[in-house]
Amino acid sequence: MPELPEVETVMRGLEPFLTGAIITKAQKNRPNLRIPFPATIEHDLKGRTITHLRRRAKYILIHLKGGDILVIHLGMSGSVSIIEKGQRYNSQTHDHFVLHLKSGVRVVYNDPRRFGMIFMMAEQDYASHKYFVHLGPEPLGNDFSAPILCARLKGKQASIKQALLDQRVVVGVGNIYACEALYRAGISPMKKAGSIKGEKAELLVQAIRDVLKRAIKAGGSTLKDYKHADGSLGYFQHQFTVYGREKEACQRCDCDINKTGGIKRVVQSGRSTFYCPRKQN
DNA sequence: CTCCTGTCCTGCCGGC
DNA sequence: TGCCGGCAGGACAGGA
Repeated sequence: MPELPEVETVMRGLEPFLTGAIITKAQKNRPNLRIPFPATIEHDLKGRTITHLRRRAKYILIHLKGGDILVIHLGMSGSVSIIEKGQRYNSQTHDHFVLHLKSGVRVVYNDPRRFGMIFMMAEQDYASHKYFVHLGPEPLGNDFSAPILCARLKGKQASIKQALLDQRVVVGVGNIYACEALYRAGISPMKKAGSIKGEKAELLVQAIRDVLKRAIKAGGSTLKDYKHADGSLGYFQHQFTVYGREKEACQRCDCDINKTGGIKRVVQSGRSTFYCPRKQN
């Protein structure tokens, strides 16, 4: 589920509880998610102090005093909940990992499909780590621009939709926001990635930034302190403009939906794409 | 290299 | 009511 805005919102929700916290106990409730938990993770986290959190792509990086990083990826169905001091913890199916903090707070990772990942690495290995070394630019950072995007798309025969899902091109964009950004930019998802240039590229960069920023803002304003009543962090009901709206009227079209059929759904490399054939070409 | 397919896993929804 | 197929927002490995 989670793309950049959701991961960012989860991270912001964790920050006030985790920054400066001391881990008294780390508890894995099964041997693996998509990859095995490190065999010694419980031992390695015990007693550690968290200095700060940050996000890279769709990964949450929890920096520990002493130079290690605890990495969390939410996969498709991962979520994190905060159990505050004194609150009863009603454990749920698929609660796979729990951090107990000296403050009395517990941080619970739940993931039904187990496509998520939790692992550790030394800070010095971050840049060369196999999950991070190939990542493209952060879409909301300074090193994401039309020229940079064009350079990464150059010569690509795959569709622009597929290219936007490729984390080597730009990070954080998943199936939903790829659809939303292409709609906003007026670009057909089927267009060859390598053909996106000039003004089109400028529009696309701006559209990606806009949809992501707006979603983060919506998360922040919808969730009080990023937290639901049940302690879960980060996700909220979000209205998308094209995603999941097959056969609905396109907001930018004033044509007759009975004639046009409205928003279309197609499948590109196994993933649903939603778009308006009249406003995207 | 690039591109495509298969794969991990559970939950949910619609159709019969 | 229950069963079954299809689908789900990620991202890897492996093969063409």
